[in-house]
Amino acid sequence: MPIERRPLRDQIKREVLTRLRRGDFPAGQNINEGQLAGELGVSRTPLREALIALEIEGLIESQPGKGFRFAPVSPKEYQELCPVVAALEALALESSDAGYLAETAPRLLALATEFDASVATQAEIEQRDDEWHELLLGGCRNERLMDLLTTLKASLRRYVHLLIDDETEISRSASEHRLIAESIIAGDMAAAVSALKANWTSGTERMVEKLGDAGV
Amino acid sequence: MPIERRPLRDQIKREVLTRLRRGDFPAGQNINEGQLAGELGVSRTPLREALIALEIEGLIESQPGKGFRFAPVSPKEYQELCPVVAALEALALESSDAGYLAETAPRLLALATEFDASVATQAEIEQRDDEWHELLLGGCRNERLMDLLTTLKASLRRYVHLLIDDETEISRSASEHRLIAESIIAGDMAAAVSALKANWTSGTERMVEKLGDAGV
DNA sequence: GCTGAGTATTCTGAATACAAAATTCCGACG
DNA sequence: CGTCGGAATTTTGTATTCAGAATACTCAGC
Repeated sequence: MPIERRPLRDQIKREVLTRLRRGDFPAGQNINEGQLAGELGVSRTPLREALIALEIEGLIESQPGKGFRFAPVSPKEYQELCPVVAALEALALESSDAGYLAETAPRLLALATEFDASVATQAEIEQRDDEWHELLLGGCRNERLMDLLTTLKASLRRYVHLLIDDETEISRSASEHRLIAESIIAGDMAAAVSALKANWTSGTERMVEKLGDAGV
Repeated sequence: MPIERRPLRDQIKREVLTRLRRGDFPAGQNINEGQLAGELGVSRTPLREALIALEIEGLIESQPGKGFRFAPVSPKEYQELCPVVAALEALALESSDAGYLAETAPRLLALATEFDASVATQAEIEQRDDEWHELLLGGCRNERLMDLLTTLKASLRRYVHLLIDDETEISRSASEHRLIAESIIAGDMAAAVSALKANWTSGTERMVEKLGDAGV
């Protein structure tokens, strides 16, 4: 039994990520290293290492002399990130194992339909959407690509919860998912890929509006 | 005049990157923090911060308790990275400013033609190729995308120099560049995008062969 | 009451210190 | 001659310390 031994910086990074996802840290808030290190029960050294890793991944920013802060949200970032994720998920789908897709598509369709009907909390909705995309792309064997997608989506997640408070967004997303699944079942990969891209780009205008309203 | 003040970790990262590009560090070699810190005249703390940043970017690996090592090269990584870069450069080209492209295409064509004729050292060839792609995508205003491409290409660069020792590779690359430029001039962006993708994928099989030969 | 200089405090960035784990060295034993 | 065990050494991972920059505070002066 290989006992898991992970460096402290990794555990810290994971913990900060989960807290970020929980919404514990307001976007744009600057980070007091001493305080946060104290809360986590570690010294500043591994905490800073974790923060630097998160900075490279785009979730944290730093200014020389001023320290770190959680990256603020902006329409610009969302607009930049969405097409990148869309392109990479499209690539992942294109390079997926055909057998896996054939096998999985029916479940994807079922999940999308069921999702449409169910009423759930915001957190559940986010999780369901994540799981659906995870299942969709589970046949992609390009590890580097999947890792990249994971980190990019972590940046996007901060925006998604701004978007899906709307009932219409949920049903729109569900119908887009159905379209993707149906295209795969029909064997039309080109249609599936473009439907997937549409799924990522469809929310952009509304998001930009909302962020504009929020005065961010 | 804003005086530039960069954190030590950034300068270290830059220095390690240039040394990597020069080929000072054999791929797979593990890193002695104390020794490297001494060479650079800094303490281990900012050096480790730089190494962690490079690890996230994929140029360095780490094993718990064993420290860092420069990421080894492998056919797998090359095969995984190439389509990702291809997809992202394609996206960058698609989302480029049309005016910029119209203005730049003739120069791109000229450079590609001239490149074909010139004989140069390996380093020059690499640099020319980089500059050509940089010019091609200079009209893309998606900063996040361009940053991502920069880091991914840094990982790829370690492979390129294995590939371009061959005379035929050079002329093939030049003709691919010409095709891209000509497609843009003709206004056929779809053709330009697919030619760009071809430019990135064309070397894959040969690379895999060579890496296999090298016994890596 | 506001402003602004000057001081005190806090915080970051970097160096150093330390404990634990990994590696190397070396000799005994088969 | 190889190899196994164990001490000696190196190296990593984390904590602590320190210097300097940034921020907050105080209190004249207007």
